[in-house]
Amino acid sequence: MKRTRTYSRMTLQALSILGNLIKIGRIERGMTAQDLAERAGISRTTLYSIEKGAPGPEIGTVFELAAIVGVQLFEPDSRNLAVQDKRLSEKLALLPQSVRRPKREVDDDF
Amino acid sequence: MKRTRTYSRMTLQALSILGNLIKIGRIERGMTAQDLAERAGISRTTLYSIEKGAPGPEIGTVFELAAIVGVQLFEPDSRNLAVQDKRLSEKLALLPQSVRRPKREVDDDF
DNA sequence: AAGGGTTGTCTATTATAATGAACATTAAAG
DNA sequence: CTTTAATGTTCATTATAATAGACAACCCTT
Repeated sequence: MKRTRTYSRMTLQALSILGNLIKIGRIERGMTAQDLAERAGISRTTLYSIEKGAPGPEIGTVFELAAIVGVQLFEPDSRNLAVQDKRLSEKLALLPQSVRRPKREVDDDF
Repeated sequence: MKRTRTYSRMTLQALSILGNLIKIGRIERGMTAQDLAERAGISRTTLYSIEKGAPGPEIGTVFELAAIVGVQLFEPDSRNLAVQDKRLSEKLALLPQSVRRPKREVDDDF
């Protein structure tokens, strides 16, 4: 069956932003689309659609492009990514391992 | 031909962080994996691999999950995403429309 | 400690993204 | 203003992600 997905405005804007950041980073570094695509091991066609902010491309590919052209994700200083990652893992360990969904209304409205 | 991709440590860390942020957000909101998957219109299997930080899933799906569980992307206040997006488009318009790769050495080292 | 919901994980099948090729258009640079 | 590299864009084909289903292990609650 044909998949039909919808994306919130927020998601579409975030995609557009990231695509633009990558394109800007590429141009500022004097790389052609072909240059960057080869460097990342993808086709120029895929890079094109990523720079356009398409929702379909693989997140790993997009993040790799960001890394190559120097777009910072989550941290101003990307040397701290490991630190943040560890912090999050620790935080996660403190949370319940599984979420219990209440059978009926628990204290819903009215 | 079989595709073989490599990802930098930075990329893998960013993926892990985002997966953890989504999982933490989900748990803190008391949603089961099934809840969140349905809400986003994806399978629990896919959500699972996203929370694990896999590079393959579609970026639009991952961003949508982030939006649902309240993970902020790029902006502390996501109401400003549109503003940032516009700013980037304007910045992009000021850059050269195409990058010219020099034929030979231009002024390389030594 | 038991019962059942939740999660971790694997596996076919199906839907779709990635690719390379192609071509028109554009714009950088001589 | 001419040249030609770079970009925008579309289109089959191929590789792969998404899915549903299944099952065990786990944890929560009673």
